[in-house]
Amino acid sequence: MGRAPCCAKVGLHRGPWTPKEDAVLTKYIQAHGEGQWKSLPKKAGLLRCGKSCRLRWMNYLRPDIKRGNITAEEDDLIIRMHALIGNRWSLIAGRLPGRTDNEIKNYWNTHLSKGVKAQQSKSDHPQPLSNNTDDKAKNKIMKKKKKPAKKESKNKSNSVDEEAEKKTITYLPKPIRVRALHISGGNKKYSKNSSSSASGSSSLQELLPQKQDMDNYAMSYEPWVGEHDLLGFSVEEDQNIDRVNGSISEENIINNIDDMECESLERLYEEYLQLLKDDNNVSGENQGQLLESFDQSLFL
DNA sequence: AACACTCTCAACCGCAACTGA
DNA sequence: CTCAGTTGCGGTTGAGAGTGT
Repeated sequence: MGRAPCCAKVGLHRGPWTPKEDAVLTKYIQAHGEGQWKSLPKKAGLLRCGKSCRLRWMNYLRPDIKRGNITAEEDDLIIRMHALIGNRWSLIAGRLPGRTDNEIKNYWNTHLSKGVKAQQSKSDHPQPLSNNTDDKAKNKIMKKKKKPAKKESKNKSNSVDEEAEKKTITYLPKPIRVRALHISGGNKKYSKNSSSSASGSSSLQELLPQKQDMDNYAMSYEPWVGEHDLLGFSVEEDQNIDRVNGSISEENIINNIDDMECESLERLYEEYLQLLKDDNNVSGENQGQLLESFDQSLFL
């Protein structure tokens, strides 16, 4: 694909994996365990680079990978978590057992980002009621949504109507209130301790902005008058803001994080999960109210 | 039927963090 | 402390498939 190889790959296979390669890799990892990716291909007899092997295992072959559609609950959780922590796909994936960061990233880019952006622009710049060009484009998008999934594992169990309904019961974050944590720079690496596996056993505390994040956050902070940032700070009330410079004190931000009631957030999250579990018994308006209350609770 | 366009997602990339000598 | 090798992450790409005309 477009770029030059990152390392010498002369003689190595590239592109889609064959069932045979999958079988070899799976067999090897089952026998020897994960890790040693660099030397794995040689030992396993694969003509692939270690990176490729790792990626294939992590995103596709792992036995705990969850196949199937992203559910409405997962969809909603992704949106909310993205609003909270930004493009930290591995962390988001950690909250969704069996889902991979790559899958969530793809899902966000293809399904959610447009919707959220549209929601934002709609609230920022209300559009005229009718616009032929826009309507045409929207119709096209809606029609595309009808497209059945490629893979059998991705088979839509729901009809078009159900798909539409799913969209209506997906409660988008309130972009005006939720300030996404902006991580400057393209590639960021976080503490290994904070990166969670897809087992879903990680703590919500891992989701909390870390010092490094807050460093970046403090650097990129913009006054947000009359609203609350992601930590629930009311900008007007927030004593961390240097009124003279109009900037936020990095030190104070960090202290604020240290002082956060992590346990109470964890409790809130558990309650949220419980709400989602009860979804079958709650529908439409009531569900919206419940989720709304969770949303509100994040900004107490 | 044929072509053009759009969407999806597996795979790739570069980079930064981690690790151990 | 330094440095080289390894690992993991997020951004990007493009082949393949679906849809519209």
